[in-house]
Amino acid sequence: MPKGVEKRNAALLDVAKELFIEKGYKEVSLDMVIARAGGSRRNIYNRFGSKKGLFIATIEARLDEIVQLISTEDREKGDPEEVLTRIGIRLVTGITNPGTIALFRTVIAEINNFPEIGEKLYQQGPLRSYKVISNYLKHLVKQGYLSIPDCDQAAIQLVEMMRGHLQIRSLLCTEQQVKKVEIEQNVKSAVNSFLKMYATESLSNRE
Amino acid sequence: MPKGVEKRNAALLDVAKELFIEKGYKEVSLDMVIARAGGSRRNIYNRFGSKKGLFIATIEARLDEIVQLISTEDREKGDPEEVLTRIGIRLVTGITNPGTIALFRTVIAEINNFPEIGEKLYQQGPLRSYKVISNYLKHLVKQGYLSIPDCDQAAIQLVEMMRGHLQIRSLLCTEQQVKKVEIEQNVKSAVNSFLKMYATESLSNRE
DNA sequence: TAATTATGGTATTTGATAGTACCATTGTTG
DNA sequence: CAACAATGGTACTATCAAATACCATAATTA
Repeated sequence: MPKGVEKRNAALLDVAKELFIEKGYKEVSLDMVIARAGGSRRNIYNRFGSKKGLFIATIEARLDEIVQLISTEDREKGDPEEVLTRIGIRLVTGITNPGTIALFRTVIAEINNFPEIGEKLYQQGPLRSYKVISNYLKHLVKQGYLSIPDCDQAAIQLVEMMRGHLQIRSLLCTEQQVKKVEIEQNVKSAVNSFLKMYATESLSNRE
Repeated sequence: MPKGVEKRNAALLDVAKELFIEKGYKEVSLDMVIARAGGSRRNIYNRFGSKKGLFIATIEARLDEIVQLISTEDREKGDPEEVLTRIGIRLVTGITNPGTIALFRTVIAEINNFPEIGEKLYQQGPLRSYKVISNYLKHLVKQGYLSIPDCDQAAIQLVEMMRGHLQIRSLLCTEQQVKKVEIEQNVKSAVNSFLKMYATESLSNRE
């Protein structure tokens, strides 16, 4: 094996990620990838079999990165309200991040050609975020802070309120960049409303 | 003018709608449109100037249809909980309708080529639905049924809870068809939670 | 060093499609 | 009926891109 194989292939994936996710599958030709990344067509076909293969590999690689970005520790410390707010801000910031939005757009655009990628993004994205919140809610219920009949359902409601309309707006509008304060305000308001619904006496009395 | 001009052009738009929205802009060639709709390339270029022109015209036509589908009377009658539930079910049913989902996908896919269409969809879709709910909430506040500090914010939260994760799941997953009961359950649960947050005594005592 | 393998780079093949040109035909209007 | 405008249909041009073939070269191994 030559020396810089891995480095070169990493560069290849990096360039492919940037191009595919920024411009979409059909807008990118292999010539563009090669022009930026170096290497040859031959190498791409040896490694990935086809343009489709390269695309799938890059999307999955990018997806992993984003999941890392959003993931949280299993058990955060602090006041429930603070913790929910903190998790929420990280979550919504990750979701509305331009790179994430671009990924969503590209996946949605190619859903008919690559349905399995859509499924994967759904599992690793939305479902995962619901799970994180749900787990924490269950913890809070056990601790007696909250009284929730159905934590899974409640988690979805909370996440959707936190996300607010920011995700769909980001997907549809290229102009309106999501601002940090918007995220914070949205999340705080959501957490606030949420606790109003489910807080037990022990929590609502603390102030 | 020939007799069936409008009829023929309507057929042309119908076919274009079906094809573009089902398959996306790039997947559809004018030959496919002509093969199904009849007529000629010449006519398309006379009417719409280009493939892009035809695309924009079809998307806008379809968008109008969907807005009709979702729109509600200004003032619905009945118990607030019932009314909110009824509006919500109609809303979410419209949003998760396969045709609507297909439109969203196509618009999102072409957002870089046609950003103005994305903006329009955002205005006519999400923003419009928030406005409908917000107006009704303000009415309820005036009537003394609810006590809400910020109706616009609250409307967004309610809509997002009602929509739940159904929209994003529909966008990402081709397999999982949204079921009627899912919608109903989601909306009812959302309305329920929402009223728990904002209902005044007069409403919460009625049961 | 020699043999082997993978790679870079380029040229070629193949296929698709947007847009234009042209002409015969159909429908419209005076 | 005659002149005119719009349409259908086909052929043509130009472009672009995926995939393959080929050869010289760089790296690997015996």
